[in-house]
Parts: sequence; structure tokens; C-alpha cells
Amino acid sequence: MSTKRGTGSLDTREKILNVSVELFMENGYPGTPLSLIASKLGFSKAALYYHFKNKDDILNGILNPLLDRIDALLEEAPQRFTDAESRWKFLVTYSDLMLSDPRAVSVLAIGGSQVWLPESIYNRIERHRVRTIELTMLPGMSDEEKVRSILLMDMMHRETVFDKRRFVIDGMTPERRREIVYSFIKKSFED
Amino acid sequence: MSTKRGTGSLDTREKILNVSVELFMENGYPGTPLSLIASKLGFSKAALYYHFKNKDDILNGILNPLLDRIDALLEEAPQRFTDAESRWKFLVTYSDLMLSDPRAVSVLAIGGSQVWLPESIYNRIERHRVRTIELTMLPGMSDEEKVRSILLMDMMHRETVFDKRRFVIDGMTPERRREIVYSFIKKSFED
DNA sequence: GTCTATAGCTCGATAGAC
DNA sequence: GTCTATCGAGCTATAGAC
Repeated sequence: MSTKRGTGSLDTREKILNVSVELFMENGYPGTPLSLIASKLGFSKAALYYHFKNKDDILNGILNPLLDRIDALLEEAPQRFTDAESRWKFLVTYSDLMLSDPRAVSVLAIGGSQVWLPESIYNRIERHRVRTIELTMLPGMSDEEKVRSILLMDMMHRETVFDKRRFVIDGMTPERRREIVYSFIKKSFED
Repeated sequence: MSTKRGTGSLDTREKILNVSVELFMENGYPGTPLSLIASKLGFSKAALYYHFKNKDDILNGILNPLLDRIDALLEEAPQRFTDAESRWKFLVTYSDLMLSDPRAVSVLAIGGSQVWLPESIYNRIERHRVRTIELTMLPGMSDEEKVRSILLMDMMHRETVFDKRRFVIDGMTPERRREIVYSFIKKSFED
């Protein structure tokens, strides 16, 4: 995949991805011209086309590693969970997976309805969203419990995906916040 | 404000706003050219400039009525609420206000980090977001309670703002869903 | 592997006729 | 109040030199 690298330096390819993520977060994906990415890297726009075949290819480079791993996780999962413990274990695994790729997650957080995404990526994300919600639902749930599952899965997803615009309490660390959020979600699931 | 109108027909201005909202939801704001709005209305791009001074002015026409009313509500509100009942009354009022303008809410739902918004509108929305969260916090709350307030306000806001991409249960009406969601939020606040 | 130059396109906005 | 025509800016992507 990659050539051998020296001590501290990253692939040019990786540098491009990292700078792109920063700019996509600031300006959005359609709002970030390739010229801006190039100038922040200190070289010209055309040079980007040596490393990526077009703009969407940069986006794919950022998102695909994470999306592939989510695909794999969802394929391993059973049709439905039948008990709360194994469901919770799955949710934690899913959450850890998301948190393991902050670069991709940052770009996912730009979204919203994400109409600007290439259709192939959009469809994958939508499939993940629907499937994870389905997997929170246990057999024999009432309407109230189903709706609550949707709300809580949504809450968990947002907790992994959003970092920037978050309302921060005094000196609370992100880890402490996450601990509180997850225990609230777990308790609400069990209630 | 408006000239007298015939029986069923809307202002051209209102027609433009309604068509724009539909297209903004489909393609996003930056992804919707004025030419598309014009063609869907059956007239030319230049005609739009008789009714609005530029593209952002259309967006303002959609959002400002709601944002103005939210501003007014937030100015009426006390510095902080001191009891759970008056806080809940405020939250219901805020929610009803949002639901009273589905057109504006649809456009707000496009967002996400909403970097595409004109700065003036973006700042207003951010102020609303922060202020409403502050108002959910009662004196003497623990860290856990503060975080839960953030989560629940966020949940409530999303319940008013999102319609489209929602995971729908069988034959459940939106009203039934909202009833379940609100009772969950209320219960979680009181817990 | 990076450059300059430019093709080719789309868009917002304006001018001016009707 | 709506039209045609067009300007000018900004963008993706490619060609071809080094």
C-alpha cells in the first residue's frame, strides 16, 4: 500500500487528507476549493491530481476506512439481539469504532442531511444509520420502547460524531462527559 | 406588508419562498442554483431579482420570521428558571414556536454544522442554541444533571427540527411519536 | 512529483428591452 | 413584473513542460 517512510514524516497522501479534513470542517465540503487545500499545503492545485483522481476521491480517502470497518461490524452482527447485555456490548463496540477514527468522524459531523455527499457514500451512511437503529430494538418491544431506542441510538451516535459545536461545562473533560452520557443512555435503555 | 390578495392565490414572493424550501431540502442551499428555483416556478432567473435582492435574501425571507419570534421569546425569559415546572412550560412554548413554522424549520434541518449559512444567521442560531441550553439548567445542579440537560434539550430541538430522514415505526403518526418523545424527555428531566 | 496555463463549465448578479 | 443577453468570478479538471 504505502512505500517505506522515514522517521517522523507522513505520506504526502496522508498530509493531503489531514489538511482537507481541517478545511472541510471550517468551510464544508462544497465550500472548500481544491486551490485552498493546495495552498495550505504549500503546493499547487494540479499536484493534488497526482495523488487523487478527483475531489470526491479525497473524501473517499477520508471516509472509506471507517465506513469499511462499520460495514464489517454490521455484517458480523446477528439479525436481531435478544437480550439487553449483548445489545449494549454491540453499542460500545460501535462507539469505539467511531472514536478510533476521529478524522473520518470529523467529516461526518459536517453533515446534517448531508445532501452534498456523493450518492455512494450517502447511501452507505444511511444504511448504517437504519441498521444500527434496528439493532437496538429487542423482540416484543412496545411503541414507547421502540421510540426510545431510536432516540437513544441517535444520542449515542451524536455523542461519537459531534465534537466542535458542543456546549462545554466548566472544566469537564470530554472523557468525563462521555462517561456521564453513556451511563445515562445505558440506564435509559434498561429502564 | 402585502397587497390584498385574491381568494386562493399566494404572493409571488411566497411562492418563491415555498419552492426554494423544497429545493433547498433536496439539494442543500449551496447546491441549489437560482436557475433551478426559477425554472421550477416557470419563469426566468432574472425575475427573482425583482422580488429578492440576492440569494441570501431568499434564505432570510424563509428564516427571519421564525428567528425573530425566537428572539422575542428568549428576551421574555428570565435569567434562569428556578423550578422544573416553569422550565418545562418554557420548553413546550419554544417547541410550539418551532412547530408553528414548518417552512423555516425544514431549512434549519438541512444544517448540521451549517457552515454554509450567512454569518449573521449562523450567529443568531448559535445564540439561540446556547441560550436554550442555559435555560434548561436549574440552580445547584450536579455535573450529571447538567450534562443530561444538554442531552435532553438537544433531543427536544431535534424532535422539532427533523422530519425527513426519520426512522418511522409502522403506522405511527408523527403526533403519537412526538407525544412519546416529549413524555420521555419530561420524565428524564424530573428523574 | 510538482509546476504553469488554460479549457470548460456553472453560478450569481446586472443591464436594458418590453 | 418578466424577459433575453451577458459579464465576471470561481470552480474542477486536464495538458504538457520540467
